[in-house]
Amino acid sequence: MAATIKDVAALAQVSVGTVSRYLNGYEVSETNKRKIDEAIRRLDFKLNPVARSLKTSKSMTVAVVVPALANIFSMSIIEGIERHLDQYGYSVIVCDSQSDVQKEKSKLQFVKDKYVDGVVIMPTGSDGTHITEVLGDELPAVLMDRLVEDVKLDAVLVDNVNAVYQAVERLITLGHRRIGMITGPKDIYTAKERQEGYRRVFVDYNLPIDENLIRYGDYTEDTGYKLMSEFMRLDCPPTAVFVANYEMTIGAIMAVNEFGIQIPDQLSLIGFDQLELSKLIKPSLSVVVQPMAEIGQKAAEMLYQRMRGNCDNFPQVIRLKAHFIEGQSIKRL
Amino acid sequence: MAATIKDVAALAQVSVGTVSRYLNGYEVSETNKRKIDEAIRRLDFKLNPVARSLKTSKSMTVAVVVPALANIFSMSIIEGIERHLDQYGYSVIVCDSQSDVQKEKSKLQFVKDKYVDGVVIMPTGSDGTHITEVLGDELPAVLMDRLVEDVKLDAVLVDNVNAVYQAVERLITLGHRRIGMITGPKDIYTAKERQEGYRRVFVDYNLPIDENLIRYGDYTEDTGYKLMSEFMRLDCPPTAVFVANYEMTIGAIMAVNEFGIQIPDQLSLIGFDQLELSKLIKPSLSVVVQPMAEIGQKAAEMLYQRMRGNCDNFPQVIRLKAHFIEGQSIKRL
DNA sequence: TTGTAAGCGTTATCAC
DNA sequence: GTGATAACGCTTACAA
Repeated sequence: MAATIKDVAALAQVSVGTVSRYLNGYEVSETNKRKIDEAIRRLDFKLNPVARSLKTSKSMTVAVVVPALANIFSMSIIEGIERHLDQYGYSVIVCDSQSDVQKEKSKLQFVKDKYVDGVVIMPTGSDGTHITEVLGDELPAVLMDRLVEDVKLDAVLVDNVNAVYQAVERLITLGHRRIGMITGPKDIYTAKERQEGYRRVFVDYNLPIDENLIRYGDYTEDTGYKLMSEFMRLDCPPTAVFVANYEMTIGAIMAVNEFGIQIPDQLSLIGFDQLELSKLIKPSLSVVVQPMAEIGQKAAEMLYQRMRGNCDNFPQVIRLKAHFIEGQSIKRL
Repeated sequence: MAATIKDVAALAQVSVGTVSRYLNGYEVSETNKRKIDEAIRRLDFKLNPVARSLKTSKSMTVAVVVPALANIFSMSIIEGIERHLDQYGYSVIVCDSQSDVQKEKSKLQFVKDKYVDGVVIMPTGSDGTHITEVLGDELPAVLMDRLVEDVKLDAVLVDNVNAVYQAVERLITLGHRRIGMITGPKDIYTAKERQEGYRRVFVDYNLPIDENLIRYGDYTEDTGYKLMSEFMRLDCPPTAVFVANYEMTIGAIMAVNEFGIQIPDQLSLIGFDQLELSKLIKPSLSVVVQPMAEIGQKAAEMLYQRMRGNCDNFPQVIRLKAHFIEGQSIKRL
């Protein structure tokens, strides 16, 4: 069996209280320090975090709940979180809500019941009452990527509006007017924001918006493919298309390839989220990229502050910049 | 404060023992069942897993340690693991070893000290003494993707040899002889296996192996780019190139694009691991794809069996098939 | 079946 | 500073 604090105390000939205090950084006499150190070494003693948790009600564990684990966006963020929290001794539990609000709720309940010290959520769905309902306001939590209704929590977001604005504006200055947009579900925050960026350019430039050129997908490769195909089949197809997330960008490119459309000669295209794509595809794709690692890092830092009891200006919303990177997939009309 | 089992016992007017037994599935009289259920409901009682862990020495948590979190391979596997273990009530802690053996060791120590019930490792480096050293043989562990020396553990692997064999053989039947290979570090298991597949074809077909056409990268995009560029600059460049992992495939494609090489007219190319690529790139890339989700699922299942104490034919090695998917990136010479 | 009580390995509150 | 000791919330003999 593993050695306990009692064994250490016995071997060092001090009380368990003294050992515990030493372990927790309180003052202990030099002599005892030495004796305890020696005993710990000889017994290869490791403090039992479970027992500690029982007393302190701190598990040194946080949970990250995302709509899907197997995509670059989630994982880059999780990597950022893990890396940041590692230094403080926290471990990170990952939960896949599978874009299902019910599942999200049960996962949240699950980790709460497991006594995690905090949770960071990339919420699925538009409404977040179930989040507050489960988490209460005891358990520190921070939202990322998306805001949801009826939730008062810290959040780390990306300035989608401006990033998209920039990209679409560029198309306009290149002379495009029929600009298609493949965006996400109407009830998802980021989709709304990205659409807002698109619309704002048109308004600012005094151009009419053709609602027929705004198509709503569900952020999957399939709908990206489908909606891009729809555009291609239009009597008067758009001269440029902006796709509002990564998976749909993939689908859209597949459609473009299948239709044999030449980019950028027959169609200007702007994608989302993966710089890699820009380098892989010929001609290089223009993309809006989000600072994924930074999202994770900021969310982790925020959560850490809250877990330490720092309640300064709650709820706080951090907005990170996304960037438009121009490749050779767009051209002047 | 949250209700405890004592509160439930008091309200239901039974002993804590009875409540505990009921909670753990032992027989309890119908009357008491009802009374306890009622009390649990009224108090919104949740069993405290920390206290339970302290008694049972089971944390219902497993750790997954990978060389990098933010890549498709790791993520897909982790998703598979999380999904599979979820049904049994386990949560999954993720750890990034950053391809650093020291870090891997300390992460392993960290999760062991946290009393996880099991760990699945995608080991970094070629030697695994530090793994056994830290884990001992108490803590169930399963390896995945790679085998390492001096470690006797269950493992879930992919049949790299045959998958690569198939791909390279196809090139040979198409008439190629000067087939370049961009492979991984000499000390990494999968790289060795993939190279073995390549060599075996040549041997089986009685063809000479040109060592100059086998280049060793380190599984990063950068070396994929660099090594492919080297091939392009050769006086007599290969007519076909096989790239042995995903990141290097990306790099290789970037180099090809940059050199303006026409695929497959000037060069036949086979990549690795991402079916997506095959659909995205024009002409569609031929690839060897691994069953990632299945790796995770199998690893999880194995670990679960071990955690339950099932020690049948330990150590067990499961080998999954990878598949060669032919696209339009290779042509008859 | 049920109640009682002794832990599990810590931390924290006392007196000293 | 230090030692004794009572929790923390649960599981599990043991007895009844």
